[in-house]
Amino acid sequence: MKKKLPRKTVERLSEYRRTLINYLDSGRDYIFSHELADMHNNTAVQVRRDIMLIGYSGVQRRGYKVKELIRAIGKVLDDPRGQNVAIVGVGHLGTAILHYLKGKRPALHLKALFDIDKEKTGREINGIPCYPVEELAARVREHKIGIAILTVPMEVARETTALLVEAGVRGLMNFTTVPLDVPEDVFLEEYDLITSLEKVAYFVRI
Amino acid sequence: MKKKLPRKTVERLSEYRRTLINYLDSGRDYIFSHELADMHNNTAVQVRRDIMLIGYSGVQRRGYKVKELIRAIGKVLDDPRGQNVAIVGVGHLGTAILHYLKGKRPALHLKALFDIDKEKTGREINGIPCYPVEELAARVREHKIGIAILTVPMEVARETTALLVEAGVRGLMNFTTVPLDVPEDVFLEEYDLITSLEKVAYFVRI
DNA sequence: AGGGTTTTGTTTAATAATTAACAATTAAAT
DNA sequence: ATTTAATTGTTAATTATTAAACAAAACCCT
Repeated sequence: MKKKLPRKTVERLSEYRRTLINYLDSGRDYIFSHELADMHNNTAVQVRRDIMLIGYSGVQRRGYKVKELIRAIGKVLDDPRGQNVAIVGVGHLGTAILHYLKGKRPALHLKALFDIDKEKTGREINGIPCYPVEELAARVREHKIGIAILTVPMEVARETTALLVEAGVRGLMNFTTVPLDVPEDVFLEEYDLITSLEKVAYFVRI
Repeated sequence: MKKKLPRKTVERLSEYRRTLINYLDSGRDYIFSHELADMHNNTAVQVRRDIMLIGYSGVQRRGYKVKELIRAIGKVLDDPRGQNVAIVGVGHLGTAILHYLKGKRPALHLKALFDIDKEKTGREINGIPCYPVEELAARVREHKIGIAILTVPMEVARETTALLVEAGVRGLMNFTTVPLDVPEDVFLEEYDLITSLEKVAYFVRI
C-alpha cells in the first residue's frame, strides 16, 4: 500500500463513509465539508484535510460528489480482494457483533465462528459456519483468516490469542478484559468496555 | 475536580487498575513500571509518567505498592459518591454489556435498563430493573442517571439521545452506527464496531 | 563504608494530531 | 463583465501525546 494514513484519519474516513452511504438516500449528489463535519461533531477543516490525505478532490462551491467520495474512501480502506474475518467466542457479545456485521461491509468477509459449546458448533449461525475451537488453527488456515474478533471468556483469552497468531492472524480486536501479548507485526486493537465507560465517567465529572 | 488528565492517560489508568487488581492474586506487594508496561504493550516511561500525573509515588528500587496504586487510581477515576448508569436497549449487545459490567466497577452503579419489548420490561434482568422506554425521562431523573449506554436500533438512536440529554444525562456511549448530536457539555464516546474493524483491516494491510 | 546497579521522577525533545490562516477557484448576482 | 460570496486545498501554527534523557534515591555487594 501507499503511505500510511494517520490512525485517527482512518477512523474518521470509516465514519464518513457510513454517513455518506446513508446520505445517498437524501437525493443530493454533493455534500459540503461543513455538512459532513456537523454530522460528526468535528470541523470542516478536519474533514477537508482528511479527504485531501486520500487524494480526492471536490469541486469548489459545490462540495464533494457523494458517490465518488464513497468510492475514494473505499479505495483506501478496502482490500480489493477482501479480507477474511472470524469471531472467536459466540456468547452475547459475539452474537451481537455477528448481527452487527451482517452484510455491512462487503470488503470484510465474515468466514467463521468458533465456540466450545457443542450446541453451537457444527452448524451455521446466521449463515456463517461455527466450528469447535479444536479446529481453530486448521480452519483459520483453510479460510485464510487475517483478522479475528476475540470475544471469549477471559480465562482462555491468552491461549486463544496464541493459537490465532500462530495460525497466521495479523489483526486482532480484543473484547476481553485481559491484556494480550502479540508479536510486533500483529495489529492489536483493545476494545475494553469498562475502560471506555470509566473514561466517560471521568470526563463527565471534570 | 483538579486539573484534567489527558484522555489517553485516563484510558491507560483504567487498564492499569484492572491489571493491578488481578495482580493482587500473585501475592507480590510491589510492581515495577516495566512490568506493568509489558502487560500493556507500552513502555515503562509511559507508565511512570501516567502515575506521576496522578501524584502517586512509588519507592525506588522496589516499584509501586500495588494496593496503594489501585487506591490512587481510584481516587482519580472514581466519584466517591458513585455515578449512575443506564443501558438503553437490551438486545444482544445490551445484554452482553450488562453481564460484562456486573459487579466489575463498584463506583459505577448500573441502575436501570430500558427496552420497548414488553417481554423484557416490568421486571429485573440480572438484578437490574428494566423499564419501558416511555418511562425513560422519569426514570432517568428518579435514579439520577448521569451516564447512558446506547444500544438501541439505529432508527431510534437520535430521538432516544434527545430524550436522554433532555432528562439530564451528561455522558453517552454510542454503540449505534448513527452519528449523534449532543450539546457541548455532554461527553460523547463513539464506539463503532465497524470503524474499529476497518481500522484493524487497514493497518493489517499497510 | 563505598562503588556499582536498578529504578523512580521529571525535564526536555520528538512526533502526531488538530486548528488556524489564507490563497485559489468558481458560482451567483448585478 | 465585474464583483461578491462561498468553498476547497494546502501550508503554517498550535496543542496533545509519546519517547528520550538523565539526575536522584535506594538497594546490594564486597
